Parts: sequence; C-alpha cells; structure tokens
Amino acid sequence: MTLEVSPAIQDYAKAIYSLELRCDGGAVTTNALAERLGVSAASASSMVKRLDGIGLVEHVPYKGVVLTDRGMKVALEVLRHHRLLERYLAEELGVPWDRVHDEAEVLEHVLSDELEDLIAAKLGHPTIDPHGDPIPTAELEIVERATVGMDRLEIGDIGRFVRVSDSDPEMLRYLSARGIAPGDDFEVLDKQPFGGPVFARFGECPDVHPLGGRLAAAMRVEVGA
Amino acid sequence: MTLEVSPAIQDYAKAIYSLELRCDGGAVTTNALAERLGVSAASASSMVKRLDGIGLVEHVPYKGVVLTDRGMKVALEVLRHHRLLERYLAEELGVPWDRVHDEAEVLEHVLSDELEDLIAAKLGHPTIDPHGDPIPTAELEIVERATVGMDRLEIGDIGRFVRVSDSDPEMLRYLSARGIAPGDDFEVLDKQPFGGPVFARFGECPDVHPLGGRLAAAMRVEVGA
DNA sequence: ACGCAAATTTCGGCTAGGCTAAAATCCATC
DNA sequence: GATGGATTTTAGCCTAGCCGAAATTTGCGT
Repeated sequence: MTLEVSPAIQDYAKAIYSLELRCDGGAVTTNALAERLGVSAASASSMVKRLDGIGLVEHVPYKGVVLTDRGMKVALEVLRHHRLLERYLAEELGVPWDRVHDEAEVLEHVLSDELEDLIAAKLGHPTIDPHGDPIPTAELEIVERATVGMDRLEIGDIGRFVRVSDSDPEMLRYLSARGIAPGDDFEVLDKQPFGGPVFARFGECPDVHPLGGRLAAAMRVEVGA
Repeated sequence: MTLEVSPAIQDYAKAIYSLELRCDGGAVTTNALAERLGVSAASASSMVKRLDGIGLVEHVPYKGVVLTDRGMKVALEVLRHHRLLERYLAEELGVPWDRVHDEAEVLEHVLSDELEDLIAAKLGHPTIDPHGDPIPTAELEIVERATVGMDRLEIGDIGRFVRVSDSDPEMLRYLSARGIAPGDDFEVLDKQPFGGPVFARFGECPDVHPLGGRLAAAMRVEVGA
C-alpha cells in the first residue's frame, strides 16, 4: 500500500500537518499548500489528488484536505527526522543555529530508521529541537504546547520564550546575535499602541529589545509565572 | 554549465571512476556501467550521451566513456562525501562496519559543502575510510595505493591487509566477526593449488583463516615487509 | 574476407513531479 | 437571486530517468 513515500510526498505531508496546526481544525486549502511549498496551485492540486488516492489525506474537491491517520504518521515521522537532525547538527557538529533548518530539510528524507535511533540515543532522546519545537517520540506522539505570538502581549506580561519559526534564517541570526534563545524567561516592559513593537527583556541580560512586525509574531511564548 | 548534478549523474560519475580504476587506462563500456548501477544497457547508453553533452565524459560511440577533468571532479567530490560519511558514521555514531556503506550511499548526495567541512574537521581530516579506501582531500586529490588481491599471493608472502570492497555486507560481516580489519599485517601460511584458498594469519591473533573465492579477490593487500 | 553473436544505440513508452493556460466552481456582494 | 472575482481543477505539455524491443555496429572465428 504505502510502500512509496517519496521526498515530495513527505514534503506535502509535512506542509499539510503544519498548516492544519495553524488554521486550527480546518481543512488545508490548495492555495496555502502551494504557497508553502513554492509550487503552482495546479501542481499542488494534482498532488493532493494523488495523496487522496493512496490514502494519506481526505480531499473534498474545492474545499481542502485533512490528513488521515496514515498521513499523520508520515508527517510526524518526517518531523521527527527533521527536528532530531536539527538538534544533532547544532549539538554535535556545531552547525550555526540559523543554518540547521536548511541542512535538516534535505537530510530528513534520507535518514534511515537505524540512524534515527542512533542519533536519538546519542542525544539522550531529546524532546525539543534548537528552536524550541517539540520532537515527536519514536512512537510518533507529539505534544504541541499552546503558545501565543509576542505581538499579542501587553505591558507587564511575563512568561517564557518557547520557540520561533525555523524557516527564516535572517530572524534566527538576528535573535542569535542578541543572545536571545528559546527557553529564556522574559518580561514585557513597554508596548507602542496600534500594533506597534513590544519592548522586552530576556533571561539574565538587562538589555531591552524592541520586537515588532513579523519578528514578534514569529516568536511564540508561554505566558504566566 | 555544470549547475545540474543530480544524484543519478553523481552515481554514474562515481561508477565510471571506479570502473576506470579497475580496467586500467581503458574506456568504460556501457555494459559494465549498466551492470554496476543495476540499470538496463539502454538506460546507461542514454545517460552516457547526456553526460557527454554536459561535458562530464568523453564518449566514443560503441567504444566507451572516459571521464573528463570536470567529470573526475564530480566523481571525486562524491567519493569524498561517501568515504567521509562512512568514517563518520562508524566512528561517531557506531554504525556497524557492514552497514556504513549503504547509509553513506544515500547521504553522499545531500551533503552540503559546509557539513562536509565540519565532518572532516571533527574527524581530524582522515585519509582513509573504515574499509581502508583513501579519502580524497578537500582539493580532490587522491592517492590510490597499488594493491593486489589475496588470491594472487603465495606461501610465505607477508604484507598488510589494506582494504576490502565496501559493497558486500556479507563479506564485511564475515571479516568483522573474525576480527580481521584493514591495517592488519598478515602472513600467508599455506595455499591450495589450482586457485585454491590461501591460509593466512592476521595481526596479533594466532588463528589461521582460510580465504578463497570471491573473498580472497576482494581483500586487497600491500605485499612486502 | 565474411558472417554471426555480442555489445551498443535507437525507438517508443512509462511514472513522478513540475509548469501554463483554460475551464469549472465557489462565494461575497449587490 | 444574479454576477464577478478568487480559488480550484482540468488539460496539455515538459524533463529526468527508467524500461523492453528493435535496429545497428563491432569484432571474432573461420
């Protein structure tokens, strides 16, 4: 049945998974998928039909797709590969934080189960990757923590900076250069009105950083003591 | 010009390189190439034409192919990836000796230059892989040592077991299980006539091993004190 | 020197995955 | 309830690699 899961199919499954998370509960549209993967809407449409044919997604024409259980397994397997590799590359090989995503993006498709196990063991079976994203377990269970973007915060909010999108190298370099990393506790000291930037302090460092626009939205945090 | 070197092309370049080594100096035939890569002669023929078109090989129809300088660079780049990865997998991740080849076979095509450098540095810029094969330098220079198969040896010959084909897992398991590894010094104690097996002792271990057939031919040695 | 077997190339066809352009469908607005 | 713009799907086409079958070339043995 499922004996042919090409890299392209893995990429589609992964993209559908992450888009399902965003647009909570809803079906993923062809357009969103196409944009995410950098292909034309026509290409996405025909691939979606194929994925439905092999039972990885449920496709309602003109409505969108939802992953089936089997499709979810494919997505989580690739996600586990990706995030384990990110962690491994950062920790064992010293690949810079803002580069691990691109490296993992290609390696994830050719990682054997055996190598996956060896890497996980060597890392001590980690549960989050260098961006703070959770790594699915070997049994493909994953806990997505509820987070909000820093753009939603108000003056006085405190909490923990949990994760940041791994796909924008420039953002990662920016944060990295300022010593801001997932896991840091923070405090919002000021905020400009009308969707303006928030001013926050991270970890032990007394510096106050202005965070606005796409950056603040990409920085996901858990609010509270 | 060369901006498209697909995995398939890399595999062809690598195969042509190693066949050129064997059939010393001569052009590589389409059939040999097809057999090596496990594709039909028709497929190999058409790919050879493509490779000639993009300048990686010189193809004389019905005669065979020879790598151009650019083709050689492609082959050595992939070979460096392959052997560095074998070394890395064996040393850092504990992948069994007989499995590293297959893992490296897929990873070699997706290894970025940056990762290549990091891996080489971590290993201390090694010059041979776990099978005793030389690793091309970053500048793609390689020294192929002159070796003979153990099947050519006579009683009383001594020397060093240098390398063994990396592509037969069963052979590797067999040698591994008996504690025989590249780098071992050996002594030929007996030999049966008419192409029969040689009996040899390796390293410190007093055991005498009978080695015949394809195994003896695959075991390459340097003869002499 | 000639013919035949083996090697090689050519030919037509297949799948995966992508594209553009055109047709179909959906939905918000009037 | 119609209609126009946006979205989605279909249709036709392309390239990379692979295949088997048929045509071609080579070169060995006599």
